Amino acid sequence: MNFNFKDFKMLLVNQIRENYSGVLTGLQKRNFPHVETVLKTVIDLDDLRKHYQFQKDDFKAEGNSISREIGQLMKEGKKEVSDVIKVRSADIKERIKRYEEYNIKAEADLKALLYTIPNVPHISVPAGKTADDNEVVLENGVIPTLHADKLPHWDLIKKYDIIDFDLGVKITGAGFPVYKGKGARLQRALINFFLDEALAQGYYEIQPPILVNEDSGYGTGQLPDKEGQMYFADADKLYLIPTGEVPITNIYRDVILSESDLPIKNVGHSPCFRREAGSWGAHVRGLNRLHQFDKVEIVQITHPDKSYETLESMSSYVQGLLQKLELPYRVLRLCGGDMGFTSALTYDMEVFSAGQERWLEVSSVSNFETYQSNRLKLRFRGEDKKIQLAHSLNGSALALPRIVAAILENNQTPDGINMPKVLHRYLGFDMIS
RNA sequence: AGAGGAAUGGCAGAGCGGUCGAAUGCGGCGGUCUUGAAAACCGUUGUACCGUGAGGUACCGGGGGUUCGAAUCCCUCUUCCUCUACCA
Repeated sequence: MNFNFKDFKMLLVNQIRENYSGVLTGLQKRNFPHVETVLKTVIDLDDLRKHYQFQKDDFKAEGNSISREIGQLMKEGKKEVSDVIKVRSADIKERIKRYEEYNIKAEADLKALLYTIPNVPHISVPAGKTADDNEVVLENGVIPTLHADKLPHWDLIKKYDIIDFDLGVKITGAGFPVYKGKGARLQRALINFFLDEALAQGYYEIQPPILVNEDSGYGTGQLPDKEGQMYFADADKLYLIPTGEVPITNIYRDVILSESDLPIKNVGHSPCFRREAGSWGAHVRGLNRLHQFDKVEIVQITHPDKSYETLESMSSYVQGLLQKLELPYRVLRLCGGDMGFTSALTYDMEVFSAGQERWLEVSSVSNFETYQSNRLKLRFRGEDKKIQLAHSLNGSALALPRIVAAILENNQTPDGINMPKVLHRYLGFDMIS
């Protein structure tokens, strides 16, 4: 690692100390096991760490003073005296070394434990264990009534020869489809549409690297422990990004912004790679779950007072896209058990895909509060000159494959598949037939 | 990929074994002067941890070593520059 995580502010510890009951009930909402034991251990380890640091610093101060003394004596030519003092220095060095080791150990233990603690959910997050406990915030749009011989998208793409899974298997493996002809053009049209919409809303366009180093993985919270989800290029120790969030948010790792820079609004298109180990089954046919897919991601860095307001605006923005694409959707507030590790509050947007008669998640919009910025050391200098952690947020706007699936399924007719009006000028055609 | 050079505070750039957290310039902030502005002048200007405080400790790309003492010496990794080779 090049980035120095050693001195990252132990914000979590302070949060736990200052708001013990809040953190406790929050983590309980996530069904985080052995909460009380873990929190108590955190505080104990932190106390231990402080104790050792105090001892270590004390001995170091003494060592420094001896060195200064020797320097002075050497200058005066009193070599014999300095030789005597050097003996004392050797003893101090021994102590420094010992307490330094204790301190490093305590800090490493503490950090390892802190890395296992997920973000504390926002007060509005419902308790719950699984996706069934998510709260439906709203539903919008008309669910189309299709003819009896409607098809799911995995049949439609074969019928019109626009996306080829078998070819992907030949070239790479399962979950790496080849988009062809109007399928490829639909994909490209959607990417351009999403980017243009974001630009119109004041977002700044980024094209990030799609391989990232270990530091970046830690910064946004994919590491440690989620290695299994990411492809890893062993020869160079680089991870293929599971989402554009990783590189786009890591732009601000170890950065002190000024308050006037906020809010930062970035948008970027990137392919995303997910190993999805062990998550295959009948319900993930076709485009529903892939190893490689495209996504346009929006990321914001905001003042802590503004992040929830921003979350709502990002949610509305994503809903606006779905409305323009004429897709029926609903918005879920995720329950504690279904939320991502790093999030404080997450809205999922799901579209109804009428061919398979299922809701498909197409976007996830989250506020991470200071969880990521603490790891990233992403701070800003306020009007009052004080430095504090910023809040980070992101959302898919949008993930391509399921949008494609829903467009194909919902707009199918016996004569072909109608394209949403808003895409016509991007596509250069209005129907796939 | 081979050969050589380099990495210092927001930027530029000194320092190459002892009081250096670091000269100097620019920039930033505060002030004097001015009707206002510019110029000039004066002051100030990194981050984190420990400590109620005084204060202490750490950081000169990352890690390790030599030494009583390292920005300075050694090893190693990373990155950048120049030349050569190769290549979208």
